Amino acid sequence: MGLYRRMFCQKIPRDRETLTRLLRSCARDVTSIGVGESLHCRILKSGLVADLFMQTGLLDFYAKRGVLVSAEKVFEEMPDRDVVACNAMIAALGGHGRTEDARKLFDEMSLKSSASWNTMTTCYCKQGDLSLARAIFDSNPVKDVVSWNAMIDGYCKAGQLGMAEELFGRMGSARNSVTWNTMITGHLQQREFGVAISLFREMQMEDVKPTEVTMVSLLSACAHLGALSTGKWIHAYICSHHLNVDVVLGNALIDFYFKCGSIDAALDVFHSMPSKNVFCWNSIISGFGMQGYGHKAIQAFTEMEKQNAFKPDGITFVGLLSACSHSGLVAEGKRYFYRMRAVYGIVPQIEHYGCMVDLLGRAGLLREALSFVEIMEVRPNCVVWGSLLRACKIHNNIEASEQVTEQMMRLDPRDGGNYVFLSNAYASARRWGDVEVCRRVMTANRARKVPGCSSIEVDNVVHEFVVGDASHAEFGNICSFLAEMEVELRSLGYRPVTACVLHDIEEEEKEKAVMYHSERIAIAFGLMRTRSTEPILVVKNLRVCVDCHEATKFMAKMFQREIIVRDRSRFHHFRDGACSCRDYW
DNA sequence: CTAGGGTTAG
Repeated sequence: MGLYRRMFCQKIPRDRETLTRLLRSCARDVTSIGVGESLHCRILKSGLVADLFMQTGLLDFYAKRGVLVSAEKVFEEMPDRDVVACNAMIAALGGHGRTEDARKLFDEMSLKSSASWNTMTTCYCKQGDLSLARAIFDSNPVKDVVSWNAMIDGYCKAGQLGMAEELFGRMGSARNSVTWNTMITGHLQQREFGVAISLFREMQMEDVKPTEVTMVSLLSACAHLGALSTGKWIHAYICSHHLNVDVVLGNALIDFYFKCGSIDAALDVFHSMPSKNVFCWNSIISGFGMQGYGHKAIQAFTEMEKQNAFKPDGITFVGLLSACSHSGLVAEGKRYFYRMRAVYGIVPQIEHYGCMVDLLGRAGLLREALSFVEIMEVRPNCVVWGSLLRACKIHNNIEASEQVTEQMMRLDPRDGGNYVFLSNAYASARRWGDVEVCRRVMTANRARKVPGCSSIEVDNVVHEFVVGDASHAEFGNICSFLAEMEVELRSLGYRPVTACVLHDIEEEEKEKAVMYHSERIAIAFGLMRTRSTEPILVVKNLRVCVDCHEATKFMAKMFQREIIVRDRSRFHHFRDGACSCRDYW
């Protein structure tokens, strides 16, 4: 596109063929709306008679850039409309939710190509009408691999993986890389990250070559799982097979390395990228933030501004503000919150308010956090109330806790996390009667708490431990190891933090042997099964509790291992008896 | 002309 743009600036091309090619490249380039429009003007002014190809090029350009009115105008003024032009128009209408108009045009076509049927299938899929999509798919007399892939993707996006799998199975050897990528992404969207990775292994066994798209999905799966060595293997594969690291793949690599705690590797990828976009900068900013490097996040933001290449967006500020929050940078956070609207014209969304409430609350400014909730232009949600509840807890302000919890229960009475939190607040105040009431209300409302779950990758296999689940083959050994370890931890000075004994009130009934929180089991498993000097990386779906946080510090000291825990909100790097979060989390 | 990819507050 760059080349075309330069050509265009230097000299106005006159011939039809060049103009058409320019238009086509504009259709592919998201930033080219202006270039394409002026091309159209030149064509009109030059008196050149547009042929079918040029008209279709114009139509497609406007369709892809979202200017449906112009696309329709071009289409209406076309004296002859071939199949390609009609297909482009159908796709444009479908992309704007005008499925009925698309269908009308489709039905009027006397001659339909495979692409016509496929486009129509996709229109219905986008609208979420899977049965109509399936009807078109079934009556398509010229089914090709695109037809199957379009239908499979429709099922995946609708969350109907069973239907997708059924078609996938029937395709047999007709599956191409897009088919596999679609299924991998489908499982990713259902958060079945392990399945996504095993599908890739199957794909390799069937000798289908993975593409850049495959790698992006796999890296995302590895990032979620904290599967560092699997992801590193994928990175090596990308390099050895000379896959093209474009902005999307580069960003996937950056995000993957950050989410696995490998900051330097993430930065290496970032600096090696010839071109970046706002996604990459956002990943860097939020990456630093979740590692607890607030100042580096600010530095990255400043650098982004200085280079003046990309305008920060709402997501940039979510990263920046949460970075300030994790590092306790109150003044900076406030400053950026106000600048975001004043300087960048970005209207704060609930996420931004959430960051601010969290920032103020955690820094001990409960009153200010409360007033922030009052001035918010949007209704607070569970996350905002949750941050506030945490702030109340820090201040041991039970009355405020009760009020906030009441608000939360009103929003979602089935969310067990709220009850656990309030119950803990009561427990720390030794108000056992209220703890009991809390438990009864929770049972009465049939609320469920999301069970704690931690995973660790050992020898390229991700092991998952859910609290209270003893089904892992090594479970017995891990528990005896933990019990032995506890004696030594105590001799080093570890004392269990009893205030969060009721962290899992549901778990109380269970055997004492399965009372360990999942992260402790995962860390113990890592200590047992790995002998290297590599750090241990554990990923947890909830926040770590104070007791596990304390215990892990002592474990890191005792075994002289770096233990990295990525919890729901940030990273903890435990080294030699201390944590990188400096107990601020 | 038609199928598959990335960042987001607790």
